Amino acid sequence: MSLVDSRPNLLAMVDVVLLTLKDQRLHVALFQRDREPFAGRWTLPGGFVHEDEDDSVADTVMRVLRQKTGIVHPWLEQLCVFSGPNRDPRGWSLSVAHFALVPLVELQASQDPCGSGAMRLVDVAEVKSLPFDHDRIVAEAAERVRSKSSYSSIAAHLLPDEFTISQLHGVYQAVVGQEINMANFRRKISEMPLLEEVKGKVHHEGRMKPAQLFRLRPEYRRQLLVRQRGLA
Amino acid sequence: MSLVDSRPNLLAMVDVVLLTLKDQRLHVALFQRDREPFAGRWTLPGGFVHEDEDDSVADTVMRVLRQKTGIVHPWLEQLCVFSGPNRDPRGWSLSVAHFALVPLVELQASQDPCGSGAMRLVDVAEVKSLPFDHDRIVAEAAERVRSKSSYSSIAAHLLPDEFTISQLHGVYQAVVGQEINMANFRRKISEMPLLEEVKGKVHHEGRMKPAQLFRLRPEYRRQLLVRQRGLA
DNA sequence: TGAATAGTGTCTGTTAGACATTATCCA
DNA sequence: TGGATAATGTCTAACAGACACTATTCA
Repeated sequence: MSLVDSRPNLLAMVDVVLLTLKDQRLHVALFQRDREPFAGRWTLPGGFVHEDEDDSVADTVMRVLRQKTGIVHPWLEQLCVFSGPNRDPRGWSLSVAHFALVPLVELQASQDPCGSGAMRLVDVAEVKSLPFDHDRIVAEAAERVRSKSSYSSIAAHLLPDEFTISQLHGVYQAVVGQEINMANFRRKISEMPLLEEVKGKVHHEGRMKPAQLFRLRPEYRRQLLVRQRGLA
Repeated sequence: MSLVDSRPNLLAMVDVVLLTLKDQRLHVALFQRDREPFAGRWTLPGGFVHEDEDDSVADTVMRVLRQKTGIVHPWLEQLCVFSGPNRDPRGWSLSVAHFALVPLVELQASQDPCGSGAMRLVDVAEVKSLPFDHDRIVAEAAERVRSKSSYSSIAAHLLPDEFTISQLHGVYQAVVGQEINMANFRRKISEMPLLEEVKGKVHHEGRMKPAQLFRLRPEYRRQLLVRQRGLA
């Protein structure tokens, strides 16, 4: 069996479900394709593995994100592999799907500078009829984030570096899709070693009582805090 | 950008961490390689994606397992992708790692009939110095199974179709690696809809009181039961 | 002071874990 | 009958969820 025989025409690629929170709803970033197949249609950002540039599929994803959005350090996780002869009209393909979480402000800030094609944010609940099998990939990613949110600190990466407990509460409610009692959420969050106060800084909005700002403790900025008995 | 330029020499493959329980310890099945690279060395079973035969990477895995062990219907899950220019001396490679769970009896029964090379069962805690990055793949798989066992029914797939609560208890203890109170385990398992009695059948061993045999309810034979608050 | 949000205190039902007890088999 | 395992019952501390309450800001 020669090497060439073993993989004559296989396409190795990555696709990224770039998620953010907008209007208290989980949204996915879609990009307009500038070439065939499906030119002009909105799809997930993705691209082929470049063996000369990339040292791993994670590198491929970072390169794609950098080129299409300018985003450099998102929360990034591998989701799973989608593969088969029919998912891409160009041939048998294998796509390593990832999901990335970024705060909305970062996405808006980095969108224009690069100007590489139009981007759109779509509520994940309203995603449908995307080319390839991107519908399924989005659904899987949303479900993964929802499920991990119920027992880990993952959803905090949808907020900017500094945020109030109320904002974090809102994010969790939005992602898991159900009401969470504020008082109990507050207690559980503060019993965990997850957050630290940003001393002397408060968030002031409208004419209400200002709220203390918090940030993730350094040890959880690149790694999840996983609770045994859940956050919600 | 032509298609050929985008993936000139990429190797797309799968590797399988085939796990079973032996002597109350999690073991992985290793196979002796019959060709270069690393001929004669013990590694995970794996193989290249065959676009003409396989409709997905899951098909590739099933084909590899069937050819090397005769096993047809194991519990099978995708683990994650390992990739890079250096993990395989043949070039830039992308391996979709999977793990499979089978009862020991099934592994022993199906091993000889095919006779395709020697197989060895190694305690996952003692795996070291495997070729490629197979050490890491085994460690990841073991950790995944351990972690999922603490809140799901996954470990039941390490037992034959019919088993006693004691045996299930033993499996869980072995996989999560810590003592689990038998009385509480019994209560939690029976409060779940996971098992059904095999009416009239008991397991008789030694001169002790015989134990009732159970099996997974049909709905959980191909799907996990996930408990909110854990099994252990 | 009233409206709105920030933040705290308390009660209660559920459950995980520890452990005692009973049941059933065979030599 | 005694030894071994199977299976059940009971107590307690911890905790999730519900909700009442206080605090602080600005118009």
